[in-house]
Amino acid sequence: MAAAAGVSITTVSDALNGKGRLPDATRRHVREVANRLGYRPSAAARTLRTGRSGLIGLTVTTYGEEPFTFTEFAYFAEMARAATSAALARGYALVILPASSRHDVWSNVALDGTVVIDPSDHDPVVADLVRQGIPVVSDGRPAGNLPVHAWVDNDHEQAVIGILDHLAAAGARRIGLLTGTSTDTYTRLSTSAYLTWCERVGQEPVYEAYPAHDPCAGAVAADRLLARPDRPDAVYGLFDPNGTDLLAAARRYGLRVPDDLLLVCCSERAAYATTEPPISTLSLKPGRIGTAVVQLLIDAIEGVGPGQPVSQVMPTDLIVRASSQRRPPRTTVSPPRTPEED
Amino acid sequence: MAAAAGVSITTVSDALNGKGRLPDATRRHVREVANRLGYRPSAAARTLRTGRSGLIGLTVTTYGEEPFTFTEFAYFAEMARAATSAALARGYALVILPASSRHDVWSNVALDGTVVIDPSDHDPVVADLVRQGIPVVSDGRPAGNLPVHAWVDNDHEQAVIGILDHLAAAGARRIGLLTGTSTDTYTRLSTSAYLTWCERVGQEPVYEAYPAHDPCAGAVAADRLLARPDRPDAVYGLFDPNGTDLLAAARRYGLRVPDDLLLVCCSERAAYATTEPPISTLSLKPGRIGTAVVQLLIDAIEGVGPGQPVSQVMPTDLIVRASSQRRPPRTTVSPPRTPEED
DNA sequence: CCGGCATGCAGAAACGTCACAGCTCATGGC
DNA sequence: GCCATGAGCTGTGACGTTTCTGCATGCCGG
Repeated sequence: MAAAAGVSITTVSDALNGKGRLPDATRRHVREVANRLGYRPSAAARTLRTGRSGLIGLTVTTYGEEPFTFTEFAYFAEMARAATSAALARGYALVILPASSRHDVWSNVALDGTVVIDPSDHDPVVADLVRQGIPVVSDGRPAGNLPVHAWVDNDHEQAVIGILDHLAAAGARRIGLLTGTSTDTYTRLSTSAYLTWCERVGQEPVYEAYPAHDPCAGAVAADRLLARPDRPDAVYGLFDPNGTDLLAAARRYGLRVPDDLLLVCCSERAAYATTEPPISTLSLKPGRIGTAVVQLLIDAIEGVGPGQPVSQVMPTDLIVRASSQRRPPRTTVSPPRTPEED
Repeated sequence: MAAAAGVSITTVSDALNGKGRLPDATRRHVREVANRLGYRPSAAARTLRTGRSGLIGLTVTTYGEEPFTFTEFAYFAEMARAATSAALARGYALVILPASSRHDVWSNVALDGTVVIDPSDHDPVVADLVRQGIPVVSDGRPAGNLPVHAWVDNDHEQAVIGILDHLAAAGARRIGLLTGTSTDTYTRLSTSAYLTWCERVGQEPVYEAYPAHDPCAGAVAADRLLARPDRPDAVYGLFDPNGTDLLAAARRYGLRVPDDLLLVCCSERAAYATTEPPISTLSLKPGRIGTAVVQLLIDAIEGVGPGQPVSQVMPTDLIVRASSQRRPPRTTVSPPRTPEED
């Protein structure tokens, strides 16, 4: 390449990177020759030399053997889309690397930093990354004392309080909760916010907990909740499938939604807009989270922003549909496919 | 590192890679020291030296400004999941790189090969990659004469014929088609298969075409199709949203599904299982495609398999639901969340 | 005519790895 | 006693960049 253009290697590098003291004529000439030869600087060599790969990891902590947790797939898909978008906009590419993947894959790719979704208590991979000085930003408060560089999470307490207030305003007298048995932060914060709210308004808590990763336990728990003697007249489900679970359980008990039972669940599923009746959902706005996480990560990589760990709490969106309104505002036919705005 | 273990650089390399002539004692010693120091061989240096990065690209040809096409999102999500899985199983990591992304991102990452989803006629990026000798495998027959190393696609003709036969068997007398105006292979093959079938059985073709990337045109086209004087009594929609579009249009014209109108559409949406009535869909089995594409790509990278271009045609799956059966087999309550197999 | 100073470029080192050739000892056969 | 053999290790590039230093050259003021 350098020979073809009749200049030195240094000049080629300078011309292509816009550095050094070169007259425009030389720069143009070098670029023109490079173009003609189809020459591309070697990414590997550049990475070796500069210590920057332009790659950031997207790590999913997996429970099963599959690389993605399907329970939160709609969340993950949207989050990954936004993260990819944000990374590309700043000149980085995203590599999907489940925490459970073979060790050799991890050590074979040079990462400038990584995003960790929902890190578990003492994830060995994350700890390893941090020890190597690679910036790590997590989606979700890091459990344990994982020393991540920054994290982004939703304001789960505020979200739960908002929903409970909304249900109470719609006429609910006794609000139940469908929650999980695991000790992750999301479940813990949400449940404790529920209990606090109950205490504040003087309602006896009514809840059922089940192992959230078990795809069948949810339906059983929903059934249990509606079978109780102190059956609630409104339920909030913390997990994505709870909406359909609760709807099915309500049908089995002959309960009409929303007349006999108000329903809200936390989910990104678009399908909840078209169930019978449409179910109100709490959106965690995964797109916003994904973008924020990547911005923080790249800031950390590039050394801009504060040297301190940053934590960013993002609001959620309560999408009110027929299932949580006693007097639904005339059921109009919704226009075909209104693109979801963000 | 070499100094810490009291051996030479070469010995470290050999010990860690299981090469050379070293007694087990030395190997163990080196590994132990490496472990203690938290030493990891530099991926960048290895890539530079060996010419292999262990990275493969997943390229989406985009139409709009966003990195993913939302119209086929369920397809893409599942395909990407399977592809990631397959790549990891063989020690490769996946990088998501929209064809439209900034040029500097493309040149900043060393790819051993790349998967292209639905390459457009003369994609400059793909052509560029091939010219550089990087293996490219495409999901979908490459349009034009893009010189990819291999491709995988569904058997679209067979799929259409299967659906039309199914609808005819269910009692349809005049089957309509909702198709696209673009010239991509999927649309072309499917439409011509429809026309051929019509000719064979002696039915006058009844179809409407619309620009598939326009999120609103579909509803209009569905309406147009059902407003025709020669209104079909069954419709197959080639695109993901057609199911709901057609269902809405049918309601507007007071047509009952499946009694007055049989419906099938091509989609991966799980939501079609719970519409009223549930809509029969043609699944392209994106998981299978993603896996196959990655296997072919890695084979090409590693030089196994034939040196010739390979083309692999995969079967589709017709999921028959109430919308395409005149006599639905008693509407049972489906069990809660049956995990999709495959 | 000479020192100072830009300008335009080239040389060389370094990044960390791997492949190859080679070097130094024992050991053993004859 | 000496060569052949092989085991166990080391030294030396080379991969293709970037970056730092430095060499010419030309121009200017004095």
